[in-house]
Amino acid sequence: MAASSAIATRINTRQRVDLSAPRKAKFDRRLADILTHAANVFCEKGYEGASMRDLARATGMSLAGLYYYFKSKERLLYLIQKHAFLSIITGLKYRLDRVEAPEERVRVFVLNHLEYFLENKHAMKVLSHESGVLKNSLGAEVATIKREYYQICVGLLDDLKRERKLEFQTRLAVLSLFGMMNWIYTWHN
Amino acid sequence: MAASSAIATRINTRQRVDLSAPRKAKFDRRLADILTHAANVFCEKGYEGASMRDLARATGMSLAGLYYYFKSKERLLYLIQKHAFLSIITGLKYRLDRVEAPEERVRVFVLNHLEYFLENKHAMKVLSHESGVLKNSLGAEVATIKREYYQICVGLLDDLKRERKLEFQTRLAVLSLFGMMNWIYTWHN
DNA sequence: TACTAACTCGAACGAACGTTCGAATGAGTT
DNA sequence: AACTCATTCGAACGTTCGTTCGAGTTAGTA
Repeated sequence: MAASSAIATRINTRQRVDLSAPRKAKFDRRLADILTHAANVFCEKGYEGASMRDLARATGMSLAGLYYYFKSKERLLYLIQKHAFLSIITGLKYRLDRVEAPEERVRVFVLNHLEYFLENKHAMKVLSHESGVLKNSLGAEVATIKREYYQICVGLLDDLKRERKLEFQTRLAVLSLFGMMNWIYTWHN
Repeated sequence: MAASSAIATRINTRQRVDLSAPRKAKFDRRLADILTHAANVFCEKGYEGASMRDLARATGMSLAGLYYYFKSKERLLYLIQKHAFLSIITGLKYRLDRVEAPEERVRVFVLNHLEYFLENKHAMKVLSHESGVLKNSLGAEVATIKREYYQICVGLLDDLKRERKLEFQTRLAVLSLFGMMNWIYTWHN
């Protein structure tokens, strides 16, 4: 037990530890590929409605093979949601870094959100439709990232409010904004 | 086979056929009670995530006992959705019958929708969150009722448009309206 | 009080579920 | 060629799922 090697640790926890860079890159690419296919399946059948055998069929892997990349179905959903949120936030920060004007920055926020939405409809549906499925620490971690995204939006609107000396409840405005943006996918038939 | 009685027919199809009025009323009350409890469970755990054993616990009945009132889990979801939609439409028609002015009629529509929403949050969430789960004839039947509700709204907006000589795309206006109304439950924390 | 039909349930069914395991394969290093 | 570790998979595990069945109980009717 005390002599457990790094690889043993990895096998038990499914945490990569000591792989060479190209190895790790390959692993990550494959995992990202699986996440995309899994998001499609979850989007179509729902998280609870989709079986691991559905995922195996969609990815072309064996049932057991999947478990080399994540240690449970629950953790797979966590990876999908975390990856999607972090992608949106990363893209957003990159774009915000080269825009100064408050109004333009709000525009950038909306544009970034909708663009990601249209390019990743499946993952986005999993984000909104399966929100609240994850419990305990996994759910809490996703909720934290989500809150960060939310807070960025609050900051942008507050900046605009200050510059233009506008009067509105920021919290309400943010909720309305998200409401409008997310209802677009209802129209997408 | 050819001699199968009405009761035999009923047992096989779970269709009530020849009960006296008070009997039938009691059956319907009990069923409505089950639908309410089931809507709560589906709301909390999702349709796929909720088990028949969860429903048995929530209703205080035995697992087998439930099947006296509906013949499958799928049909239970169908009954919930159908019942909810028909309730909204019935209430709406009743109210519309005593209002003439087009603008006031649109107001009545929104009021009726939100009121039902607030009084039946659980059933309403099942309606929106589990929309599209039902397949084939059951799904088609629910979709038809949903379309009727949608068409009533279209008619109301068209009337208003005509009276006020307004210019807007009715279809888009209806979708926006539903979007706004349904996002209220995102705010309800 | 006996009869009948509505109603309820414990116990079980086969199927499908998420997950694991040990063995086989593949690729990179010495 | 021999070795090592990353990667894959067939086959099975125990559990939970939706559903059924036959027997039991309750409540109106004659």
